[in-house]
Amino acid sequence: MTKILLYIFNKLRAMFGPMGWWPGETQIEIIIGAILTQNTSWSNVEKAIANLKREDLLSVKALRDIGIERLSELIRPSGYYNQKAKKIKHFIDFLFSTYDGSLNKMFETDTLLLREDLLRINGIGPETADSILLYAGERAIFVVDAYTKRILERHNLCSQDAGYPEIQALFMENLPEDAKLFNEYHALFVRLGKETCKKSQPLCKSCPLYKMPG
DNA sequence: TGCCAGGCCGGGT
DNA sequence: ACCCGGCATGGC
Repeated sequence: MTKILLYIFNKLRAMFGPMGWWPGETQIEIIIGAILTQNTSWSNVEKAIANLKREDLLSVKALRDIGIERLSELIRPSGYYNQKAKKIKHFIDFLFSTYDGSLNKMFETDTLLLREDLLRINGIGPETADSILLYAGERAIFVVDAYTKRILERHNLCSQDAGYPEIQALFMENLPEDAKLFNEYHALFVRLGKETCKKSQPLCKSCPLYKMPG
């Protein structure tokens, strides 16, 4: 399995080049982006992020002090805006109650312990927690998303009913523990999923993974 | 026009 | 332990 996973990575890397992800300039921006993109296209998230940036709200303190009504209005373009405003507040509450509002302190915590803590926050599930750990914290945690599952499924690398932990283990037990590698790998999956492995369009020859060894 | 997008929660079986 | 409805905007 290690061999095929590395084959896929090299193939995608050769096709798309280095991704240099995540589109976010600061840790807090990445974290907010991870929440806002839940079941939502990134283009909508960008509008919401732009609103927050324009109002100078992309800081831990500003997000603590803003009223939830105004917050939800600003993130409206990202959809589910009432839910997501609560989720952002829940994360900020956690950050202040546990780490005195310091992301640096938060990221000093052992990776797996922090993951458990993040998962206890209402509104943060496995993908969001792992995105925070990988992209904001640069931890070697593999992020599984809808693209990942669809691509694996389409190439018969996982079963239809495979769950999050199973798919995550597939990568983490068969690849070197390397945050940069996991970062690039996931980013390449997103790129592929958007461009040539869309849901509406079944497997085609133009897919770089159309032919695989073994 | 209807369908879909980088999930997650809560209530019901 | 699963299953399902709800949440909501913008792009094609």
